[in-house]
Amino acid sequence: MPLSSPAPASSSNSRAHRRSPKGDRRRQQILDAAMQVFARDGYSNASIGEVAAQVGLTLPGLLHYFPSKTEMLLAVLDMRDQRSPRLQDYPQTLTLEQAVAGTPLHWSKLFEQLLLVNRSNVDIPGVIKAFSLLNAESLSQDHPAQSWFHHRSELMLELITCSIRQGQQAGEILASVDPAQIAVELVSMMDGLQLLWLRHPDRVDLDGHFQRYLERVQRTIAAC
Amino acid sequence: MPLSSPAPASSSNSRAHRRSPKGDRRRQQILDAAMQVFARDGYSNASIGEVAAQVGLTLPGLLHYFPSKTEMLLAVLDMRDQRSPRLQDYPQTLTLEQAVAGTPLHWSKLFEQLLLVNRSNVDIPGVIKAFSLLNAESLSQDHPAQSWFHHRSELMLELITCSIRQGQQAGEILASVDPAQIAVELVSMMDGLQLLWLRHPDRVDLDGHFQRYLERVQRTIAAC
DNA sequence: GTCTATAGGAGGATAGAC
DNA sequence: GTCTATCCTCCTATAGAC
Repeated sequence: MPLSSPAPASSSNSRAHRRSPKGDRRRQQILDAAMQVFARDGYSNASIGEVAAQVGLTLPGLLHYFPSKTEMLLAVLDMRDQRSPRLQDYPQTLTLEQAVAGTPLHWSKLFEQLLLVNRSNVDIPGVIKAFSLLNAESLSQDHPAQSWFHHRSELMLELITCSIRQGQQAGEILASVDPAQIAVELVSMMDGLQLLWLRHPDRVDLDGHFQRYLERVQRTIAAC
Repeated sequence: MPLSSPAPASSSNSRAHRRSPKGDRRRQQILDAAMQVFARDGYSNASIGEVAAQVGLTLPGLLHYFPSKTEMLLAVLDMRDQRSPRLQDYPQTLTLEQAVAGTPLHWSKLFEQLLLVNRSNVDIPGVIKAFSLLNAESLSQDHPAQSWFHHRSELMLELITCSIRQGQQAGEILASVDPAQIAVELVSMMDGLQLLWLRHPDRVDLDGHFQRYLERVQRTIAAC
C-alpha cells in the first residue's frame, strides 16, 4: 500500500526517449549498473567505462544511450523519483509548491508512511548507499545533482512542517512544538541513520532505531 | 573549558617529522589549504596540484612534504584528531578500548559536552563541510579514510552507550531505555543535521535544532 | 546500435638539476 | 626545499566505419 500510485506517462522534464522496446530495456540495464557503480565509487570517482563493461558495451556504445556522464547521473535521479515508494495520496508529480498549497497529510499518517519507506530501504542497501554518497557529494561546488537534492530535501521539510502545523490546528499536537524543528529532525535522523547503518550494518538496525525514535517523537509532541 | 586538554608531544602513529620550524609552518599551511580544497571538492575529486598552487608551491614542491595524496589526507585527519575540541576529562590519546574500560562520563555531563562541541562547529563550516563530505565518501570501497571514520564512530557509540548505562545503574535513567538506541540516535542526528545545515544554512540552525532535540531526549529518558 | 580508433585532457608521481 | 621536465595512467568524448 505505501508503494502505490501509478507511474506517470512520461517524466515531463526529461529529454524525449525514442521509444524502442529493446532500447528501453538497455537503458534500464545501464541505469541499474550505473547505480551499482555509483554505490561503490560515488559519482565523480566513478568510471562510466566500467558501467559500459558491466552491461557488455564499450564506452562509445554506452554513450549512444546517455551522451555524457552527467546525463547518466540525471537519468539515475529521474529513475529514483519514479521508482521510490511514494507517500500515499501524493502522486509522483507533486511539486514543492503543490505540497505547500494542498491539504497536508494527517501527521500520524505521514509518520506511518515515513516508517514504511524507511523499512523498505533495508532491502535496497545498494540504492541507499548510492544516494547517501550522492547526497553528500552533491554539496560540492557545481555538482550536477545539487539542485535535485536541494529541491528534494526542501520538499520533505515542507511536507512534514505542514502536517505538523495542521495537527496543531486540529489540537492534536502541542502548540508549543515548533513544526520546523520536527521536520529538520526527521530528515536529519533519516539521512544520518542511513550513513551510520551503511558503516555499521551489524550494529545499527535501520528500521528498529528509526521506529523507536519516531515513537518517542510522537509521544512527546502529542497533545494531552 | 570544553576545549581543554593538552596536545600530546607528538602523534604516536604518524611518520616522524623532521622538526624544522619553517618546515612545520609550511606543513600547517598546506594542511589548511588541503582542508579548504577537500571542503569544496571532496577527496577523490580534489587536485593536490591546486593545494600546491594555493600555498605558492608547485606539485613536486608540495610532494616534498607529503609524498602522496593519501598521506596528505591522513595528515588532515590527524590534525582533526588533535585540534578538535575534546570531551572534558578525555585526553586525545583515548582509544576505544580505554573508553569502554574506564569510568564513563556522567551522562548529563556528556550531553552538555556534545552540545558545546556542536555549538562550536557553527563557527567552522568549512571544516564541517570537509568532514561531512569525507564521512560519506569514506564509505566507498578501499577509501583511505575508511578506518578512521569507522573507528571514530565506534568510539562515539561506545562512549555514549557507557554513559547511558551508568546513568541507569545510578537510577537516573529509566531502565526501559536502550543505551545503544540513544547512542545511535545522537550520532545520527549530529551527522545528519550537519548535512542538512550545510545544504540549507538559512533554514537550519545547527545549534538550536540540536539543543532542542537533546532537551527532548533528556526529558524522555530521565527517571521520574 | 555498436564498434575501432583516436583525440584531448587531467591528475598523480618520479628523476634529477639547482 | 623547490624547481623543470617528463612519464604514465585513467578518463571523457568524438569521428567515422560497419
